[in-house]
Amino acid sequence: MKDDPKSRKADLMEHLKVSILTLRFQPGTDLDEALLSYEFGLSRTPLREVFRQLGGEGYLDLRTNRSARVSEMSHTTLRDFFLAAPMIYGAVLRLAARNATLAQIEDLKTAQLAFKSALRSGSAADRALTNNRFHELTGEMSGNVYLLPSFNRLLIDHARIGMTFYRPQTAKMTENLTEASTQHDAIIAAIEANDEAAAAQLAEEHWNLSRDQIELFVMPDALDVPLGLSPLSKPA
Amino acid sequence: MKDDPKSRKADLMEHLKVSILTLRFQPGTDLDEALLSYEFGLSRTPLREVFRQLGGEGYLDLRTNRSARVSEMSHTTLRDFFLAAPMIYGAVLRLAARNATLAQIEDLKTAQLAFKSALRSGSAADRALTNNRFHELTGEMSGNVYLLPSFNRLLIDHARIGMTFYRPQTAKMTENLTEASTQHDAIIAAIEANDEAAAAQLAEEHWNLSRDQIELFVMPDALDVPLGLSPLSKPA
DNA sequence: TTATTTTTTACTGTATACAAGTTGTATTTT
DNA sequence: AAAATACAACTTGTATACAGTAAAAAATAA
Repeated sequence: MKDDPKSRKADLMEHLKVSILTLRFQPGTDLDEALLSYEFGLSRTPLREVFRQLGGEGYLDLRTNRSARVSEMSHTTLRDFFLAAPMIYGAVLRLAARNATLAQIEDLKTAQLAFKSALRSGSAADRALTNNRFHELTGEMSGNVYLLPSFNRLLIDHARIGMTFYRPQTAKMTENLTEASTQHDAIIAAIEANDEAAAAQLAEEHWNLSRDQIELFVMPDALDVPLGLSPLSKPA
Repeated sequence: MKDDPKSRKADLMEHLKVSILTLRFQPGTDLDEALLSYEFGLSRTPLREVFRQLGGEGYLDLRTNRSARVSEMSHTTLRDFFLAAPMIYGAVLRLAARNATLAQIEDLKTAQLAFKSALRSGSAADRALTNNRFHELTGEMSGNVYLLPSFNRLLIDHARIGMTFYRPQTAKMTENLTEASTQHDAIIAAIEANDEAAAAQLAEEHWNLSRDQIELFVMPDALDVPLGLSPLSKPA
């Protein structure tokens, strides 16, 4: 078990990511450089480099001469989220079905087992993180460097939004989680069969389910149209 | 004319971006921390922070214990590019038509004037940069934080690919540049009229033109299939 | 000579010290 | 008492020095 600065830096990055994804660090929270550098046995120099990187990935908002802040989630971002997510994820899953390697498919199956386990006996954070891992893997499968930046940005807020409904409080919500797991299985099958159309279709259904789940929670008014699908599938 | 470290840092960032976009720094080039910090009067600490940020934005590839390197453009990335670009840019222009403010439209018109001027009398770099600016503004207009990461990543390579054909060498290529400018005008009109469908349509045409222009150039073994259109739009 | 090991050199990564800027508090002025 | 100013405490940003690591050069063995 080595404990060199490099691994402490990786620890810090992982800790921050998980804390943000699970809402342990709420959106808008200020981060204390001095405290974190003390806790992780790092000087401020590498710490600030980590901040920069997490800023670029969308976890943090950086402002000059002000402390780094966990990126916000306003009502507009939620709207933007469901505008972009079906489109990006549809394309990602399409490409995943096209390009996935056998090894990647095995990893995805493992991740899905972890997700199911978290649904049975895990905490809300476990569910959000294992679900996040599942989707991250589909991103890797797509292997398109131009889609991944947006996709990974989406996953951050997907996990954070998810944290609100991975604590099911009604029968309907529990049912939705089971349905999500079933969809994951179908996604794996579609990828394994190289069935791009099925994968894209499942992507749409999966995000519609997410939207329904959230509407049971935070969304007062429903979204008009599933924007973003048409530009892809329907050549004008 | 202030010359504090903060502005030198901004200068450095701008210089690196422009150098990379215009191929002054070729893809794969190693960056010399010592030299750059000397040239910009900065110590390595802020310099490395800039590197991290540019890494996150897709300008640089960062590898531990190795020098930062201008991000590569392989044949696969070109393929991925034309797979993702029409979709992302279609969505961006759609949203731009929906959300653009009057002030933003004015900025876009100004940018288009600069682009036209560069077409008449500018260098290839001027053309790539003014075109890049035009597209950046459409990204701002869309105002969707989840689309912008991929969109801006696309614009980096769009500028770099463009550098190869903003130096027209045949009548056909000059004609294509004029056509691109005409499309820009049409894009402005569509945005101004809040015509989402027209904007999305123009996005597709604009990227098809880019693809044609590139095929006149860097693709020796002309692409088998007009990749990026059919695979995504034709459900398997 | 060629292959392998050792030593040197150069560069990347980190820590600490210092400078600049921001925020909150106390004092002064009206 | 309220507002404005000045001061103090704290935080962020930068520079320099040092430690760790990889590549290159030199030296040794086959």
